[in-house]
Amino acid sequence: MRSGAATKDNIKSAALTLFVANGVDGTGMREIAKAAGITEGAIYRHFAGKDELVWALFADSYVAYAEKLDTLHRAQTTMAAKIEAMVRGFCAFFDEDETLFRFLLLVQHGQLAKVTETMRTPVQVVEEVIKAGIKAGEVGYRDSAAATAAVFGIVLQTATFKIYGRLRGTMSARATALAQACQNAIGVKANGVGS
Amino acid sequence: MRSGAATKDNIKSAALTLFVANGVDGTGMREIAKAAGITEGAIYRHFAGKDELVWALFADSYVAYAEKLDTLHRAQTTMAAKIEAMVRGFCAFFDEDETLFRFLLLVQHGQLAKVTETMRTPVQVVEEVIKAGIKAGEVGYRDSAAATAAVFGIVLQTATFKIYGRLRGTMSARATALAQACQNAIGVKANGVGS
Amino acid sequence: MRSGAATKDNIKSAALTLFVANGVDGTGMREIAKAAGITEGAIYRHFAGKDELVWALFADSYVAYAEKLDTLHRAQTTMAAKIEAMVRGFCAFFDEDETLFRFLLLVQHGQLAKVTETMRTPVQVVEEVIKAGIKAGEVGYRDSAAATAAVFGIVLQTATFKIYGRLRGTMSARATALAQACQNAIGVKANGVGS
Amino acid sequence: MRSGAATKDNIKSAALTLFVANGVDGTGMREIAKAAGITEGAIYRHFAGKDELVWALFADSYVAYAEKLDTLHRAQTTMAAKIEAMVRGFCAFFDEDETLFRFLLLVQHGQLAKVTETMRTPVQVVEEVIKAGIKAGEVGYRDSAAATAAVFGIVLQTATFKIYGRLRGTMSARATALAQACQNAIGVKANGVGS
DNA sequence: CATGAATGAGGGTTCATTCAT
DNA sequence: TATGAATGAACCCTCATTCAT
Repeated sequence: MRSGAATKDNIKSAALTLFVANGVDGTGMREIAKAAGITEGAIYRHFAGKDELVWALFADSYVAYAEKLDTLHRAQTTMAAKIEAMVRGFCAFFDEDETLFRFLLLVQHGQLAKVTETMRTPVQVVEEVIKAGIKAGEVGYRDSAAATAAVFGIVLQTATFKIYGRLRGTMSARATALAQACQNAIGVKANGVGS
Repeated sequence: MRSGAATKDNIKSAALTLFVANGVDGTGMREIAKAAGITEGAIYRHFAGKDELVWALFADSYVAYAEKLDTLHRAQTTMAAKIEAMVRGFCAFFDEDETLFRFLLLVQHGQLAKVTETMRTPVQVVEEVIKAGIKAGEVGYRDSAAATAAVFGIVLQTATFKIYGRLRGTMSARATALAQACQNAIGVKANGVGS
Repeated sequence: MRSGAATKDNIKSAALTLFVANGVDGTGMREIAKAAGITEGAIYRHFAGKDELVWALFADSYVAYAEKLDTLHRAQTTMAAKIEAMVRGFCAFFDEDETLFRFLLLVQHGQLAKVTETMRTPVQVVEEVIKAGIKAGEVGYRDSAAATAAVFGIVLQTATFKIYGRLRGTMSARATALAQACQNAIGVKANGVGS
Repeated sequence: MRSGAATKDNIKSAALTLFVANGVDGTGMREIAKAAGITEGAIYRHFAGKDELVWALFADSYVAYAEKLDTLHRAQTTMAAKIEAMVRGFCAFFDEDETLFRFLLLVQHGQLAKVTETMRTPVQVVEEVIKAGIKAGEVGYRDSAAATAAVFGIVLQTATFKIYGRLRGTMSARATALAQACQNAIGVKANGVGS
């Protein structure tokens, strides 16, 4: 009961750290159990297997992140403001738990295939926003998928550079500049609505 | 002697395909050997081990690509032209051998640590170009590393979207638009030289 | 849990027999596991690896034997009595578990290098006894190391001859004669103490 | 022709050194070939396989040594002189080529089983001498095999101590003392013949 | 709920030997 | 004769998973 959920979180936390440090294939269940303060067999009380553990770690954050982005952009009306809000949200997310972000980056290729149609992904959210922006004439770039790629690329690669030590400081400190770069890249009109 | 170099190429080709399809850890030496039409032990005459095989596959292309980028941008004088040339070069590279590109994307995190100081990387090349552009007043973005991240992000993420089927057509067909997006993102002056 | 300690003993026992029969390098872990009635992987729960298994088998007996010799000679006062006690003890040890002795003989060359300084070895014990004997004027041979070699040689080679079938009967039946030969070889005064 | 025999000797010499350094199982044919300055396949022109190579190395020296001992003791008439001659011969052999002796010591257990009845071994030679000595009343010890074991043990173990660095100097320098110890151990009458 | 011994398949690697060249 | 690429079986070891306790 009480300890049940706590143990499950212990496992997730231990697994996350180890996965990021040594890779998923490079981390054994034995190792995870040890780091979580339990034994191997006990993990299987909480997760059906290693794959499910990885998936749980991935899906929770991935979905949560999509929802967060959704909430953030809905609070804004202009394209520029929506993008800035989402970029700022991403940066906060990164600064808050870099390990989690690194994990997402690490396993995305293997997990993306398991994403069901009903699940909302960050990519979908951003693309919907941009699609609406194009329709409203606020975005110069006509190809929504390509524009989404550009926005994601700018933000993700900057985070990756930070992970590799090629960039210093927090991501949040770069949020404004990043948002501006994104807007410039896809041709967001400064005053899409206003005037 | 049977063939020598031919076998080595067989191994590399088979390994590349399998690595991309199932991941490096998900691909066994037995499997590679089978796909290459030889037996396990024979691989070890050509590569010291699995790690070396991965590294050989990675380093060759990685270095070659850096050199290619270097050559391409040197043939141009303005920032805008340099970026366009490099983006176009990247797109051609991608279209030419998508599997190889996917492999590079897949293993980069694990291999980057092994890159020696004397090796030239694509990131270094691009950053040098941008740094020079900033100095010459051709680039609005003052932080060369951040600008490099933006450029890389736009191009790489677009390629990634293509791999995942979110984008159709060749990368080369998108080269002009990509180059423009990059220039806009980092604030390249239209006429770097001119007036 | 199935058994634990019992399995560990099964492994040791099976390994010992096989090592003696086919040599350490000539015995596979699969073979040991089969003989112990378990599977390969199970061995690694009890021993870190093959080397550790060999070492465990060796060190336990080697150290135990040194202690036994130590106890035996301390119960005696004269050189002649000490040597006889130790020789008799060795013979009993041999007769009790010939396989174990053969194993010790077989692997000693490879394992001796791993013996730490704090470990007491049979050679050390005997040499200390002889050194004391020389000092006390009970031993004619002045070089303690050489005298130790002679004593060890006589006893060990006799055991070896027995193993090869060149000698019949138990070692214990030869203890008195062996002790006498040792004493003669290194010149032990018949009545070290007495008159 | 010319080079044929030379190559064969190269192989034997290289193999001997490597076998002593790393053990027979610890030495690969590839390694031997490299050390001999040829390739793997070439070894098989000179030896049917690894086993035969080991056997050739062993048998040659083993037989040669038996013959040498035979010659040496025949030149003497008394038991004491025969033993001294053989011990001296052994010491010379050891000092002359310690590597060869170590090899013999190393592989004897595995090779002894292959010794045919027609082959003369050092053990047989020594035992014959002692048997004759017993018959002639020159040796106190009545059991010829046991006496042989004692003599061999004293000499061999001393050599072993030397190999392990527990004894300094040449074996030849110890020959007289060793012969004396052997004689004492088995009760050789000082003037077996004489009077 | 937890333990940890056991499974069994598979991992990467080595190696004596063969054989086309 | 010599080469060295290839074989194929065996090597030691790891690991996700199961299950008796």
